Order: sequence, then C-alpha cells, then structure tokens
Amino acid sequence: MDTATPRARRRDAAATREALLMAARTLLSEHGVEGTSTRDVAARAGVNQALVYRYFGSKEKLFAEAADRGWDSADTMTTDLPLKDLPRALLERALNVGAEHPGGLSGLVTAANDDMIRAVVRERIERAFDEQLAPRLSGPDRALRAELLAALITGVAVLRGKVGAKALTAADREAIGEYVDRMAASLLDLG
Amino acid sequence: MDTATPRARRRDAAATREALLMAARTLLSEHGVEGTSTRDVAARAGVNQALVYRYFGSKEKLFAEAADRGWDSADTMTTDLPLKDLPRALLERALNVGAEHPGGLSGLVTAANDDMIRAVVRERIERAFDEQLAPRLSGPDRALRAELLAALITGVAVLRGKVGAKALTAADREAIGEYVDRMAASLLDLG
DNA sequence: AAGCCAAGTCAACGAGTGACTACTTAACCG
DNA sequence: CGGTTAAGTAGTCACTCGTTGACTTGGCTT
Repeated sequence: MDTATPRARRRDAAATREALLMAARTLLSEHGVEGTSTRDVAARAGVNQALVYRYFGSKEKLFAEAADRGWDSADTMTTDLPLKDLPRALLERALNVGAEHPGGLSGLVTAANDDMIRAVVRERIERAFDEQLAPRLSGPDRALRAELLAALITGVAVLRGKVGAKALTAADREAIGEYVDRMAASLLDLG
Repeated sequence: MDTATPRARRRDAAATREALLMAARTLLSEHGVEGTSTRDVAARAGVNQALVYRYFGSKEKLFAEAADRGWDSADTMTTDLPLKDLPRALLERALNVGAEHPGGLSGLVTAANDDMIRAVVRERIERAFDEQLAPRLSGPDRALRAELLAALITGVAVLRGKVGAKALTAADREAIGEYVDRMAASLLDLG
C-alpha cells in the first residue's frame, strides 16, 4: 500500500536476485565455489537455474557478489568502536552465524581456496584492518598488529565454527571473549 | 646397490603411491577436494590416472590419507617442547610451506569445507592440543586455552599463507614471532 | 628362456557441470 | 480489454567428473 514498500508482487526481480545471493552465501560457506553448482544455488533459492545468468551473468560473478556481502558491520566497528571494545565485538560478529549472517567469516575463509574469493577476502580484511584500524593504533608495526588481531579472530572463528574443535565449541562466548580480550590487549596496548 | 635402498626401478609401486600422495597434498591445499580432479593429481604425479584407484580405491581415500600426513612434527612439539618455546615453534612450522611440506596448515584449513577433510583436521588438532598440550598447562580452562593457541597459529597461517594479507606477508617471521609469543604468553601464563 | 604376476595403460560409461537459447507466462499501462 | 515487456521456464550443448574393467608390459624367479 505504501509506495515506498509496494506489496510483494508474485514476480519480483529484486527479491529473486536477493534470494539467489543469500542461497549462494550459505552454500559458498558450506561447500565452497567448486563444491556448489548453479543448480544447487537455484534450488535452495527456490528459483530456476537460468535466472543465475539473467541476474549475474556467470557463476563467478554471483559468488563474487555474495562473498562481498556482510562486511559493512566490520567496517563500522574498526572505524568507530573504542579499541577496548573492539576485539570482543569483532569476535561476537565472527561467531554469529544464522539466517541473517549465513556462513560468516569461518565459511568465507574456508572458501578461500578459490582465487576470486581469496581476492575478495584479502581486499575487505585490508580495508577494515590496514586502512581503518591500523591508523588508530599507537606504537610500532601498526598494520601488522592490526592484521594479527584479524588473524586471532579468524582463527577462533574457523576452529570453532568450521573445524568444530571440542573445547572451543563447548565453551560459551563469554569465556572465549575473556581470553581473546587478554590476548588482544597484549597486542594493542604497547608503549 | 644398497639392499636397503634399491636403485629406483622403472616400475616402483611404493614410489608411485608416494608421488600420488604428495601431488594430492599440494593440490588439496591449493584448490581443495572439489577443485581437484583425480586427473589433475595423476598428471602432477606424472602417473596414469587409473593408478589412483589401484592404490587408494577412491578419490576420497586418497585425499584422506594425504590430509593426515605431516602432523607428526606438531605432535612431538606439543608433547616435548618447553612451553615457552612452543608458540614460536608451532608458528614456524605452520608458516613453513615448501616441497617437503606442501600446502601446510593454511592449505588444509581452507580445504575444510569438505566434510572428510574437516574430520581429519579436527581429529589431529584435538590430539595435539587437547590430549597432549592441555594436560601440560596449569590454571583453569586448559583445553580451551590450548585450542585458543591453535586458533592463533591457524589464523596467522591462513591470513599470511592463504589470504595473503599485506602486512603479514611483508613482515619477517621474527617480527610476527615476537607478537605471537606475547599473545601466547598472556594466554598460557596464568596464576 | 619361459612364465608369471604386479605395475601400468587405455578407452569408455553415466552422471553432472556451466552456459546459453528459444519459449511461455504474468503483470502493468494506455 | 489488448498489447507490450519483464520475469520465469524448459531444454540443449559441449564438456568434465569419478570410476571401472579389460588390456599390455616390465622385470623378477626358476
């Protein structure tokens, strides 16, 4: 009824495109690029396979756009958040996998055996940590220390969310967060 | 001439098997399970493709055995090394990728979007860190803290060796090692 | 030298892949 | 209402995949 949000049409190009993107994100995180066919993505989106090519042109472009989604929250964190709150917030975000954030960081990283995904991940990590976080640090090796924070978060996310290591999976986020905070402090608080 | 090391026969089952395993290790780390065909592996090993099935029975069994290789050094480290030397040694090993250690940890982890590889990695990480390292620690949450050390090493290895993050790639191992040591100390040295 | 068996080769299969095209259908506009 | 156009469908193409089984060849034993 509202002109800004017209009621859903039965045929909705934008919604179909979005459904494909979300399905691609989930399957990309679970099985990688080569492990996911365009038919898999279309089936999960409840959509015809040829629409992948109507809306994205190729399998590669679909996955490239899918992999580039969801980094905005990380960007705002590394620019705005107080340094003492940053590690915990990044960790929380990285461990948060659900319908809204399918796959998450651990899924993307384990899809990084594909050249194109690798490029996307490198780009976004460098943007968030080298360009945004590093200048906010004091002391030597700012970029290196910023990337080491990214490495810590990444490692925890992968070992808990993907590999499923016993203790990390069993522990609650609060406990993990305290140790991560401690490690991050020893990295960020330098003379 | 020596009976212990007979000169290479033109037909050598053991050598062929080993060549296939090494080729599989390399390609597994570079492109994952689904991204590598049995024909790729055979070609890199300089061997006929059907021999994959003679010696391993299936593609899956070949990659399972390939992924299980090279963990012995990690096992001896987590049992024998003094705790203060352990983080640096684990890092050195994880960053060491070459002909002898094709792929390395970063390659295996990014291949973990395959169920079977994931199981192998989880198993070996739990063996080295939960069963061997954790009992050597003092203080609370031994298994969790042991796995967090594994996560730190993993994250650094993946971001440097696979993603290719700028600062981590440019930095020399010594500089990275110092920061990793500092972070690990804040994790392992508890009252 | 003959024979045997492991080691290695070859060609083919059925299923599935990315990509593309020609077609049909639904929704909006005058 | 009727027509136009975007949205969605079905089918096809050339190719690669894992896997198999029938075949050949090298090299040791006797």
